[in-house]
Amino acid sequence: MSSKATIVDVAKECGLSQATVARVLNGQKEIQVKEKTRKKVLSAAKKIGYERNILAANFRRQKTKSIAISIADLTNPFFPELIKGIQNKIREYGYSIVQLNNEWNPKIEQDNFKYMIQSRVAGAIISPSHPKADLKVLERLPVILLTNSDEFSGYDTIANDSKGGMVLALERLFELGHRNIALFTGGSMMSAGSSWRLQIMKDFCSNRNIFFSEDLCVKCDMSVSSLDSFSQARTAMRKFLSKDTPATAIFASNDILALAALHVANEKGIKVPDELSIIGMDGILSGEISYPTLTTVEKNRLQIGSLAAKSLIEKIEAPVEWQTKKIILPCKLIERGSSGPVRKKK
Amino acid sequence: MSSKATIVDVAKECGLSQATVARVLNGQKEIQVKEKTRKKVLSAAKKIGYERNILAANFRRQKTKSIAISIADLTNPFFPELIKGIQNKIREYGYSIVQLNNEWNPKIEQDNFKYMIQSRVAGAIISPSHPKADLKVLERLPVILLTNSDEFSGYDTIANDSKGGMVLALERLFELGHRNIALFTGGSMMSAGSSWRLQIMKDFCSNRNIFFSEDLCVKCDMSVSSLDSFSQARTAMRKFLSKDTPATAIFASNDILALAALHVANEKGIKVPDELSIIGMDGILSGEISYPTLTTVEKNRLQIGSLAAKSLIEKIEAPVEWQTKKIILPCKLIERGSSGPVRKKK
DNA sequence: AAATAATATGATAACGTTATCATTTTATGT
DNA sequence: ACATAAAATGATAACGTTATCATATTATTT
Repeated sequence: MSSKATIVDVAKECGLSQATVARVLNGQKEIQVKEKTRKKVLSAAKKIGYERNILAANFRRQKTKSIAISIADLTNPFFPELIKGIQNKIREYGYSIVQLNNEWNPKIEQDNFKYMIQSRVAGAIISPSHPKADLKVLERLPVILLTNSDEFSGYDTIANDSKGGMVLALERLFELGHRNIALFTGGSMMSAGSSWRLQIMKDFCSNRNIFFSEDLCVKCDMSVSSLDSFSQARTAMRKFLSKDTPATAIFASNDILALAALHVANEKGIKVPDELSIIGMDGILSGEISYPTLTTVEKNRLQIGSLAAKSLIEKIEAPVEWQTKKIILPCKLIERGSSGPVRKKK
Repeated sequence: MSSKATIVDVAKECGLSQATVARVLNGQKEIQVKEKTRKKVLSAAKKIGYERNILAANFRRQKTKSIAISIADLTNPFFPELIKGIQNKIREYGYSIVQLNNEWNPKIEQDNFKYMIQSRVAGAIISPSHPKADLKVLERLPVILLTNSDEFSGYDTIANDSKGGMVLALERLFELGHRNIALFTGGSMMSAGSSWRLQIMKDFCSNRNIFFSEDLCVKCDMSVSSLDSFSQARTAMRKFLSKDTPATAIFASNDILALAALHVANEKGIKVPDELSIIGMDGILSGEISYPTLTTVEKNRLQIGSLAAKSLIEKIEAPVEWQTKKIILPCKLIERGSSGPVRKKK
């Protein structure tokens, strides 16, 4: 009974027309209704226990107040905070979140895109699982991409300035006297990603006239769960150490990799930061807890989430057209315990 | 055009009735339709670019294939894996996830419950923000609660056996020779929670005839973000140490607390586990990365998520009635680097 | 006070699917 | 081959809201 009362019943109850009742109850901007009748409707609705049928409303309008979030893997510590940022922002506007994970599987990702269209979400915030992700199904759907890859030229994007952040870390290491810096990088969302990182590294080293070779570059597959990539990265680190390279510092393209390196260093009795400096990227919780604590290039996920949500809602509710926006947020170097001046090599 | 084709258009295109077309296209169990006509429909649908309108279907059926997840805070490391477990399971059944966070705010939680009803989600998996959470709005909605509190007697619940897990840890510490064990506990979802923990502690100590006093019990507020509770717990740990209590071991009711204690111990030069053993609870990633690695009572979140989803879907699709189920999963003690035999006290 | 504008309310037709029932076609048993 | 059962298809009415347009009421202007 409670959940079966419709706006027609309310109309009967208060002797007003269905249309007027709808105007009061449909949650839109409060327009065109007298205070007196509003009250009449509201009390009648309450009396018979009317609950708005969102399904009917969505159907009639052919749109929802849901926004989809498409990511690869929620257990990647990067995402929960991001989603929290999104959530907090969209709540203000009455939207809700449909959470879609694809486990790095392009097939699932594509199915998710299709689902977004079919279920008429109002918009989507997407972290593409790979740089060539096929977004053409999404045609007319308002979308914000979480990337700074050049691959997605026609799209609104928002991301941290990873390149700038990386340079920040390298410059600091240089300042600290490091002249042999290794690069740990994950194939992650940008399999092309590792290549720009490598390029920056090369440029940086040649600009400062310091040594770099491909031997100083370690690749790990990040297209798996954080736990898996952590253990894979540990293996990579062990292998790296066994080659007895002259690195005095490691820059890792994310904190999981950095923490894996740190873990192996502790295991092998290598003193961090005295014998080896390590800088990561992201600013995840684990890095604040590790021993020593992890120096990192922080990306503010709450902020990204919040801005992405704001942009998206603006785009959704934009009256006519929309100017494509590309937002790039600066990273921040947070110096903690895992980095320091060069001393002597092991 | 592409997104405007309806099942009526498909019917026209292939010269069959609307009803038959619907039977082919509505994704239900493949019944009562000849292979030949099915193909005719499918190719016609493809030809005119028909996309199923889920909004219309949901409306007509007055139900959706969405399940809601209601939790306090996604950045609590406990939840992402849980949700992953849920996600993986429900994908098989064609359901999707509506993600609702309440930031420990009962008002928001209540709004979320209301939203679930209004938007006709098929069911919900709920981690109640507090033991007296008011679920009566949810009346007829299939729901699984993630708790083992006694407060929710009429509901299906699933959770790890926290009590058993705690005893596992205490027994192991006892075996290792510890006779002064401190309890770090968070007010978290169960403000009553701390009290049962205290009770178990008391019982355990009196059974074995070992010392316990309220001084050995430290409370921290967990009803905040992990980061905040981490720093709060560090403060609590510092205060605890300053009282110069005779504890040789700490059992913490979750890994964040344990890692905070560990962090302060490292900071103060207290050797773990030689001078102090620490055992946490949950099994979060950070505990595998910390130095030393954290001994913990693991809760298998993937499994809980998966089972919760399975139960929920069974309940949703159950033909008639449903027998209330309470699932309690055992915890597993994972011994890592932060626990060991008693040696000498500082 | 009449004429006009502005505002509030009413009547009603969609939206696109699925469920129900009726009808036709095909299979089965004698 | 006929009667009967079973399976496949067709016709059509909902589902509950919002949007559109028409009408009634109230406010504003001259």
